[in-house]
Amino acid sequence: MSRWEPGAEERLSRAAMELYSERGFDEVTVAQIAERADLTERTFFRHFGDKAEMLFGGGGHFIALFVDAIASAPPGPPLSAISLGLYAAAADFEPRRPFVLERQKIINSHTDLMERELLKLSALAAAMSAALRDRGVPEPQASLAGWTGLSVFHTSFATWVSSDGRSFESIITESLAELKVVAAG
Amino acid sequence: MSRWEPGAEERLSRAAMELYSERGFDEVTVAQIAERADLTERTFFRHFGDKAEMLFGGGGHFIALFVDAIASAPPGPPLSAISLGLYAAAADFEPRRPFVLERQKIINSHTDLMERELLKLSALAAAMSAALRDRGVPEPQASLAGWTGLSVFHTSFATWVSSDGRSFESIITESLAELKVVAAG
DNA sequence: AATAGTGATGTCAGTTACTGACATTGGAGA
DNA sequence: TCTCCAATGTCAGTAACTGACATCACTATT
Repeated sequence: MSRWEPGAEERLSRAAMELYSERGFDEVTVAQIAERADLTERTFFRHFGDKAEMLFGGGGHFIALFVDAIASAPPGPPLSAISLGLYAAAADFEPRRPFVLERQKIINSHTDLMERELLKLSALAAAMSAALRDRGVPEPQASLAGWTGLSVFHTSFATWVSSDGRSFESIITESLAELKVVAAG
Repeated sequence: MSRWEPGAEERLSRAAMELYSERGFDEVTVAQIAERADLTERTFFRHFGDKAEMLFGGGGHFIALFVDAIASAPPGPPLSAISLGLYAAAADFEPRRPFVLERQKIINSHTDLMERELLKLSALAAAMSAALRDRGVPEPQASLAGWTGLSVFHTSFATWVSSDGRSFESIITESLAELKVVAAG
């Protein structure tokens, strides 16, 4: 038996999600989160860089979904590789819908959190662009394609979140088709 | 003669830009900014919501450039209307290049500022989408087109900033052409 | 001309996110 | 048995931001 209950980070994460949901992000103090997790404020900041970070923990995994899909895509136009990334992400999100929705509700209710999310998304765009450059796509096509992929993801995600159970995959397919219509104009 | 020197906001803005450039954003306290402007910290927060806001002041004007251009564009595909917005913004930025570069150097050196900038940019995308919907463009085309316009702006802006005096307008033209290549694939 | 606002500022006290320095202690290994 | 370590605690401090109230040149009203 160790000195402290194990799973401190997990407990903090859970406590924070609960409190953010119950009272709203800025009505919750870090001290309250720590208390519910039976820890101190100082320990909170040892596990998370700031009050918002826990909501964005899986960022590395998320980006890897896209990058891996792009890297292992068969030769072809940039947008085809990116499409594979989009479908991979959709498959990853679909079974976690309830959690994703809860999390998004919290984020959308607070500007600071939306800012942070956009930073993560721009990191995604940059990562996609880099993955395309690795495949020999020249600039500025790589950047443009990365950001275009992000546009599709962002719009599709918004639709998926507010839709009543439509499959993420089908929304992606639709968005990609609409993109071609838009860009051709 | 009034009780206080006029132009408090202007003085605060100038003092902040100077100090951010000299020492870096997080080495500067609001107290120091206020002192250089011959005001108090409290007054700073009456003019600006937070330490970063002054760097994003002209946001309304910036968005209006796009929205007005889109609203007054001749009938045609969404991307044509957005292109007009892009050229309008380019014309607005070009003569202010030195200031824009200085500002961008500050922003790029600090994560919090980049987050804020992305929020403003996403507001731009949303505004463009709304302007398109007002012209009868249906969803999800409007959102997609708005975000695609943002992609072009963002990539072009990055190129313009790091280029050695290339005209913003010509960069936009190139990006739009590349976009068609990318999206057609 | 006296009076009564008003608006931009100052003053002050408080909350909270976040940080650095140092103390504590159960358990793992020498 | 001894020593070290990793995860936590304790404490003191900085700085962003907020609310409540005071000040006083200027302006409008009577």
